[in-house]
Amino acid sequence: MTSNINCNTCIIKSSAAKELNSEQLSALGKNCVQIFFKKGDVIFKEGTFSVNITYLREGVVKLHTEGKSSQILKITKGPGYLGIPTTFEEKINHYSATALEDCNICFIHTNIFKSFIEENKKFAYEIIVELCNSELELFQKCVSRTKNNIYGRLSHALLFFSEKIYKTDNFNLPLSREELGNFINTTRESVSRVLAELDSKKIIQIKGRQLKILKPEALKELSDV
Amino acid sequence: MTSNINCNTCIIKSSAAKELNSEQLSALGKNCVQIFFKKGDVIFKEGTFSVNITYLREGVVKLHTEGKSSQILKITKGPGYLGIPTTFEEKINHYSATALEDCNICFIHTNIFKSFIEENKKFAYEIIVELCNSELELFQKCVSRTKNNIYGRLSHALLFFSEKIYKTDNFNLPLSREELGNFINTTRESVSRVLAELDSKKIIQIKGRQLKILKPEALKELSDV
DNA sequence: ATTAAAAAATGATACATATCACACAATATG
DNA sequence: CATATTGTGTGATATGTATCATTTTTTAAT
Repeated sequence: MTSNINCNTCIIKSSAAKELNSEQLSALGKNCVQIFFKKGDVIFKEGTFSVNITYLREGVVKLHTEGKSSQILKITKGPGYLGIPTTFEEKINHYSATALEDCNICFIHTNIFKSFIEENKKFAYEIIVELCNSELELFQKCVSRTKNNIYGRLSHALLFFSEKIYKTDNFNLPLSREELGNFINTTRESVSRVLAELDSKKIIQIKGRQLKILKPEALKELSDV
Repeated sequence: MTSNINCNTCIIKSSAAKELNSEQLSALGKNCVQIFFKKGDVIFKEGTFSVNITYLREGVVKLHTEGKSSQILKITKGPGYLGIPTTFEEKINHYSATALEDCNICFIHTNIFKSFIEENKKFAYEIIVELCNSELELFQKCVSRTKNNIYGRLSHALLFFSEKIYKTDNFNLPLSREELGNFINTTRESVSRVLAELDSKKIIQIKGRQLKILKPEALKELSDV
């Protein structure tokens, strides 16, 4: 399902788009379509040519590499941009994006995005802020991925879903055991085992993908070394 | 050793600074000092308050976390910016920087840097390009750090030094065994062992820090899975 | 030079985690 | 509904790498 949109009246603008004047917003609306993706849908694929900046209005998306040793690089909840780095200068997507929950995504022509950067200082400024934050986040992730053991990494991931994505301690995991493994760099078997152990210790309660976090403090302790 | 500089005549400007007009370059010169760092000197330290954007004119720098499980996040050769993400919005350095070779570094007031972004679209544009590239690089690193084994990661690191930093296959390693371990996420013992084995297989020749790469193809093969 | 201190090499062992194998459950497909 | 397909749990085993212990080499200090 795709629909044209009116960016002037949009209430989930990015910090950058908030800096655009009404004329620019109209131009944006003409160079932008909103597309709905169902949970599980592929949004864009590693290796393909990219001509749009994608703005995740609402929903949850994973950015990941393909292949047998597929790796989940980032899971992000809207609103926010997906993969500016990939689209901006180079034109090939360096990773894939898949919807983990139903999503509404705006596809913005790279050209108009670039023209805003060149026309509007404040817009550019906000994009820079966004990129800086996202790079710092990546550094964090890079560090935590390698200095925690599986218990720590999995605990961290569960807290991430609970606190950052679903904002509740009782939710359905958006990933299979195998995908969880790809997210925290381990195998599906190890994920199963650790989940089972956390369950038996009454730190969590897990049944299939249904997760209830009983002792968030215990997870917190496991996850920070 | 610190000296004022004339940015108008500087010949190792960043792509961004190339977009500045002569008036802006004069302003830059007044808000900027160049400082020389000897090999081993600390440039800035994790946790400290940062008020400058740092531009590495020449030399080699490592960005790293502190503490017993210190981790080297990135090794970079000038010219190029160091740690814009840290300095830009937030004001606390998220990691430390140390010179691996003698360096000349410009310390630029964050304020003038920001004002250029707001005054000069092309400057902002180039900074965005820079940030995008650096984020993509980080993604790469994140992936390769976790899907290669120690042989692969070390081979990759050796090729990195040879190809990207020193541009020769015969050079002195800028890192101790322990630091190499921090760079590729392993222990000093494992680094020793793998270096010894690569040496015994005549893929490299290592004596102390003196490294000669005999079979770069063999390293290449080991490093890409 | 002589000694002290730090860095590196190397062997033995321990341990976390991957891999393999299979049973079982859940979900899709005709 | 039966059957295939995919996902999951769990035990047994293998393996890479960390850790510990000791020796050797290199570097720095007196």
